[in-house]
Amino acid sequence: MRLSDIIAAEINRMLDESADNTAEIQRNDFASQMGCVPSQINYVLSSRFIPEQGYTVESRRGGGGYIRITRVRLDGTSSLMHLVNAIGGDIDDAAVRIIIENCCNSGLLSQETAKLMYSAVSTPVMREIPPSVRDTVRAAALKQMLLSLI
Amino acid sequence: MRLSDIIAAEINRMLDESADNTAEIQRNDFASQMGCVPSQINYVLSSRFIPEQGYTVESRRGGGGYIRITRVRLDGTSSLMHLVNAIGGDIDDAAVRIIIENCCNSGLLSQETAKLMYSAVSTPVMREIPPSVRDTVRAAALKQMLLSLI
DNA sequence: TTTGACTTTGACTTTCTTTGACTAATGTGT
DNA sequence: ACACATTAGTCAAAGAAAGTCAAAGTCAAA
Repeated sequence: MRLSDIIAAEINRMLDESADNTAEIQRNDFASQMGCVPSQINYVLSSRFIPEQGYTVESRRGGGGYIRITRVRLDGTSSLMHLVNAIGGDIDDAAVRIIIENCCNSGLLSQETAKLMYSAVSTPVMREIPPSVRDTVRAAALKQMLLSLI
Repeated sequence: MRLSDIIAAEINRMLDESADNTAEIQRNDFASQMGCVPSQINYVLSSRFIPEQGYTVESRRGGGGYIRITRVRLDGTSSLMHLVNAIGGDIDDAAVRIIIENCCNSGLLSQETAKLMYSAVSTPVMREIPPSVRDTVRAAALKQMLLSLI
């Protein structure tokens, strides 16, 4: 097996094990763990962990530098479509929170967007709505917002 | 973790704890508290607490000298506050559209965020709500969303 | 067997951090 | 006024990572 593939597999393993789809390495350390030259790490990152594949890479040089790989968006549009289709005609506050949180963790939504969406359908906003239709309105609003992103 | 980041975090903690977004330190004292040379304080200030990041730094030498760091309110924040206060208890679809459009034009909201917000409170979503409270719910949702951006 | 895409390597560059010697400004006592 | 103590500022060197690039190697398909 190719060295590059072994390195890529290791990074993916780290991503799988992380709670937040993020892996942080120090290039020189990681390279010596993998038994390769440091610049090979760059090669692997730039050939395999690219935005088109659903990854983002940030880094910093200098003392205490690092490389952080984040896995995002497993095909955005169709995920959102799936999600919208999966939401029924009614949904309560707790379920919304869970759904939005999941989207956030999987990189489908940014933290900011997630916060915005949740604030639009949280219970305080729904106070004036008759309890019998609250969850219906909530579901409609949520779906509409998700669709606006496609 | 980097020494610089620790120092920056401490300054931000002081800013958080202050009532007026201001932290005042004495360079030499602070440096020895942080376990670094005094000039590192200057480095941290000039690399992280810059106007572009929303901070201002003033200082004075000599006996009783000091360094004062002030965190300035983001531009958008006060505008959003004003806007939220200006929105009454009820608002109709047309008015929402105008408000959001204005925010978009003035750069307060991105196109994407604007679309998302409007889709959350547009009339189709409100279908199930008794007409008498629709505008109330709309106003509450809009205000809540705007506040989430602050 | 030649070719071209993909890999591997290492020399060189750039960026960020840490440190300390030296400088500048301000306050205080005579 | 002057001297001295007390601060903070500047700058450059050394150190610690990460980035770039091109040469050399590998391997499978034409």
